[in-house]
Amino acid sequence: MRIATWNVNSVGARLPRLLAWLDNNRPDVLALQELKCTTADFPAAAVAELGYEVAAHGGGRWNGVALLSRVGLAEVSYDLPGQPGFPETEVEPRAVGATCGGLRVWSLYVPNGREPGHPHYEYKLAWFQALAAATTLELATSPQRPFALVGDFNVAPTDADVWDPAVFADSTHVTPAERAALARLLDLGLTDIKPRALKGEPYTFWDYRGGSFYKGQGMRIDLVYGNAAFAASVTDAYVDRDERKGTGASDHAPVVVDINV
DNA sequence: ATGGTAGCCTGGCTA
Repeated sequence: MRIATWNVNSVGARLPRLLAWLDNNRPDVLALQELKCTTADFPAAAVAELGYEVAAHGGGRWNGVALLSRVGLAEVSYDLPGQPGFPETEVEPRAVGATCGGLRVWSLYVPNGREPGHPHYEYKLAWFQALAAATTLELATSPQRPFALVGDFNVAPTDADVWDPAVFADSTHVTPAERAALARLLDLGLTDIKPRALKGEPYTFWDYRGGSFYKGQGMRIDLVYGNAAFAASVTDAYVDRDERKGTGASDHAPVVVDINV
């Protein structure tokens, strides 16, 4: 089975690239983030022509996540149990889970955090707490079933995952509290499935501004966290760095993982 | 080059 995750930064703007990428790479399951469209406006018919069922969860202008599958799509869950909102009462579409064939998977778009100390940063940390609680429940339900959290975590796990740690000092994505939130997920039994470094870079995201991509100024923030059954079945993992090239690219590249499931 | 780019929906927010 091939599973991939991709922050497309607007599924509408990315539709030609998305359809071509699906056709060329044929993932069994694709998790999308930053749809930037409503659930009703998701191009379900276009991906259905390629054989994919869809669980889309959109809100319109920002956020939005989806799971595409051609190996079944069951037990769909929208939002994490107890997912915090921003503001408090507004739960944003940032999580969708489903069972696809023998795999249980969640597509996640973790809040950015903006700046340490900002209310959005506290929201991000609270969001991770809900994610840990949800993961605990999922792992207890079916401990032996392959399980993975995939998506845009908006945290670089280590200093090796940012192009220049000095540039990010005192910024979000690298703070001890954010990395502790990732460590908590590892403590629950998940493994960071690290993609092969292509061109010497482990990155999955390059800012649009300032020619970051061509300068090698990226970050690895799109992650695949799998349980033991998932991690043991991995045969390959890589970043499709070429998808970041050219006009009309997302600022994130797809992360692809092949598993024996 | 006195912030840079892209995407949403129209001057500003978000990343």
